Amino acid sequence: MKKIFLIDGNSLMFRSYYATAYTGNLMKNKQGLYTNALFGFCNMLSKILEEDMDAIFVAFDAGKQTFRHQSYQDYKGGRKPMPDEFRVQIPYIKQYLDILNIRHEEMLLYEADDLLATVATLGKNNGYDDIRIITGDKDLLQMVNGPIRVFLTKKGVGELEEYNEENFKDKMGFYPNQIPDYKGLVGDSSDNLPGIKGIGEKTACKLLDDFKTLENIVNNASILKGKTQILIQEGASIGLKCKLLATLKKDIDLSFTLNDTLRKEPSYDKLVVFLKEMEFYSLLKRMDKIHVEENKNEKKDLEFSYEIATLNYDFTNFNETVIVPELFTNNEYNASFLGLGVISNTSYVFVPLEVILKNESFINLLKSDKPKITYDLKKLYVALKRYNININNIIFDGLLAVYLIQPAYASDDMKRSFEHFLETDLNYEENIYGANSKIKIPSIDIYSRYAVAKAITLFKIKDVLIKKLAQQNQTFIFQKEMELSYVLGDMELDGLKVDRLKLSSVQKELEMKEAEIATKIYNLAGEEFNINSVKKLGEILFDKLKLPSGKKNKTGYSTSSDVLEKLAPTYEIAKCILDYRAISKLMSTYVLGLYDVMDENDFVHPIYKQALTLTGRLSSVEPNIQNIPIRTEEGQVIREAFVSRFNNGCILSCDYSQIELRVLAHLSNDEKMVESFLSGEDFHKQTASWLYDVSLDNVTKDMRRTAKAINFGIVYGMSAWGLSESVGITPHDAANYIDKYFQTHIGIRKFLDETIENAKKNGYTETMFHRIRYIPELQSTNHNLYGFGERTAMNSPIQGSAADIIKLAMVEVKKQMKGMKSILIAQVHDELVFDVYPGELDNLRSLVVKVMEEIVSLRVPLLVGCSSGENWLKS
DNA sequence: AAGATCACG
DNA sequence: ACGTACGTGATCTTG
Repeated sequence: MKKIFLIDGNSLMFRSYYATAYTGNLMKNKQGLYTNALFGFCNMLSKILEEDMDAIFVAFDAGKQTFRHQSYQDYKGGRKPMPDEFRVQIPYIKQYLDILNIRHEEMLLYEADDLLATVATLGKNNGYDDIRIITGDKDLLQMVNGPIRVFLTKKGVGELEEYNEENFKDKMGFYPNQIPDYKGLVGDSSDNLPGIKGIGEKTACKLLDDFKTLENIVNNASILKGKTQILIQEGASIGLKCKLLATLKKDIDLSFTLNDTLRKEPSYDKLVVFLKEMEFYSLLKRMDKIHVEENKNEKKDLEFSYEIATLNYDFTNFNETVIVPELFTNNEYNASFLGLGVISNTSYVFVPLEVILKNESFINLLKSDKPKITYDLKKLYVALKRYNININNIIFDGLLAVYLIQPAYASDDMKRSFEHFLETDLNYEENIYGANSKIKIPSIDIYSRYAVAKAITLFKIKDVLIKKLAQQNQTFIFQKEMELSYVLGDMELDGLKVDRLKLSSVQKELEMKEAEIATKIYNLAGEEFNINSVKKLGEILFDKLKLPSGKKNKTGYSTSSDVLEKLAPTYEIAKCILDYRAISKLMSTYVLGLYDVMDENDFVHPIYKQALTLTGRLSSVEPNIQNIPIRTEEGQVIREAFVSRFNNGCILSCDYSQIELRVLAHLSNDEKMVESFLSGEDFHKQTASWLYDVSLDNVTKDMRRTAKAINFGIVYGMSAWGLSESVGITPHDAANYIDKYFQTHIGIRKFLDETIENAKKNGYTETMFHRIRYIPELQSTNHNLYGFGERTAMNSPIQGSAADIIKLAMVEVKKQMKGMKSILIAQVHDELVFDVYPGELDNLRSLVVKVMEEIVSLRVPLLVGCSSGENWLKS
């Protein structure tokens, strides 16, 4: 087998430029160079290069004038000029190819297509039996033939669609060599080829099927029926000319030979420099990984020596100490605790678990006030606490530092977090423990070295991060996040008590209902099938039963709830499927799923991710305690299974009322909004009265509903389309409501506009407490992506400030609960949940309300609502 | 491994 | 060249 890749440089770059949606990477690099097209191209090429091949070649367009212009001046006329942001990136692509030692060429008067067609032909005639053309340009499809296959980019450059001799006719409706004929008939607007007026896709395929070539069609025009005959006769000469223009030139005289395209080794050193300069860290990472794979045996580890601490190891001389927890798997509550990487000024050691437990001088070091530095404070705290060991005076957490400096950079994997700030020869975690199904604990000499290496790296970077935090005014929030880690750690350790009996009675109930509805669905469908299979379900509903199909998605018909809800009033089966989905969701996620994570005492121990969301919220896993059903009656039974651990105890829930809107009122200082919240009137009702120009008394339920949706929309960075979908009105009407809203709320409009403006200028948004989120999408020239950037810029300060506030409240609540036996058991974004010890309810409630309402002082009051009961539902 | 769907704020 | 409100996680099916 001889294999060559032929790559359409211009086309691929152009695609990547416009398809940055695929990567989201639109940032300029530090030198201010736009790198999005470059990134897409490099990314794709590096993927291609992971394959084996004998040769590879990249072609570019040479300039504006081609031989086609000489016969047809308007060739490609009407095209918008290349954006400058795109043009500047071209030389760098060529530099990249040079570094990779990949032959690339351009030729005056020819397009990249012609060069590729020529090289492909050359390859075919010289023994290549696997010739792959990669392009976004359908013109090249005419080359498909035997060993020559064409791969068209899909979804930007993220995916490739193969066209070969076997599948071509099915995909296109005619044969590859008929592409020029097809274009002669139909034309090609992107090349400004008119084709034959009046001939469309359908007619063209039919004609090509009957007559093979355009010439043949023209010659036999007289036997064609009706209008087609006239159209062909009138357009013949233009059509033939278009065909000629659409035909690629396959025999250009080249200034190089096939031998010049043979694959060579890249210049690795230069490649590293280039990728760093462009800030393509993910590519660097991938290269690194491959490099590691290739050089597994010779790869030298970090150069340092350390020892594995014994039971008698003496830690009394350790002062400021870096301590990095080493756990196998990520759930700190039940992961295997392997040990700690521990370094001080003078010593590098790994402390295995059994030594941690028994070495008194180490336990004393942990307990002492000597300052400690770590990465993932919560993990360290929980891991130790599980063995009843306390740690004191942790002064720095590298994970939280990175999270605050650049939330998108933070990762459980230290290398992933730090590689944005300094060069490290640290390993990625999967290189130590393996990835996916292959994860396992390696030998102690491997993980101990890794743990110590992390401690060394952390120590090196600490001051850089501290300085950066100070620069960004984040010292306060950093301190609070560290304090919060202990609060969250305790929540994880304490867990939530689940009523197993309740859960199993729910299970039985659901099992019955599920079977019942499934039978009904099978009857209505006339056959048994897997209701969970969207594919099968789509076929049954829309092909077999012929229900009116609306939305589609990538894979076929959409069967999502909004589609089914529209069908439900008319078609019983749609309603049944909605019911079935609701039940199977409850069953699999909330009943069976909960069993899976319950411990032997019927407690669940969710892990709170403190360094994950881009806005500053928490998230929770195993289980996700933040999405337990509440909105529907059927779902609410799950909440009844969350009960107090205390005899005669109860569950107390305290939640902020409309905290995000209040935060917006504060931040924007919008007169009407502030006034409304000060008045204490129902805010959605108030909004409705403004929106519809009616008095408060005359606001109907429907008006309030719409107003509420708009208020939500404001927080999300509303679009007319989005609002129309959520309220069920036309986008036009939605736009009118929005206009009206902003006429009344000038302050909000102004605030949102300024927020976007600042985000564009600074590159990030900021919350009340200086939590930062970078929004690279605002630098994008891609319309969609830019729009997304605008919306996140509007939303992040609101959602993020609300997150700041409840986090501060949690820290303070916990402090004031000292001495009580009640326990904070969950946080659900604007709600705190407590397991209340008998007799403490009143005290706790008033304490919590006071702290939550007063933790910050805004222009408008913060209101907290409370309820309590025997389980989470009744609370 | 990715996409679709649906649970929450 | 392209899809449509912000932020999440779990489960299931399919390529």
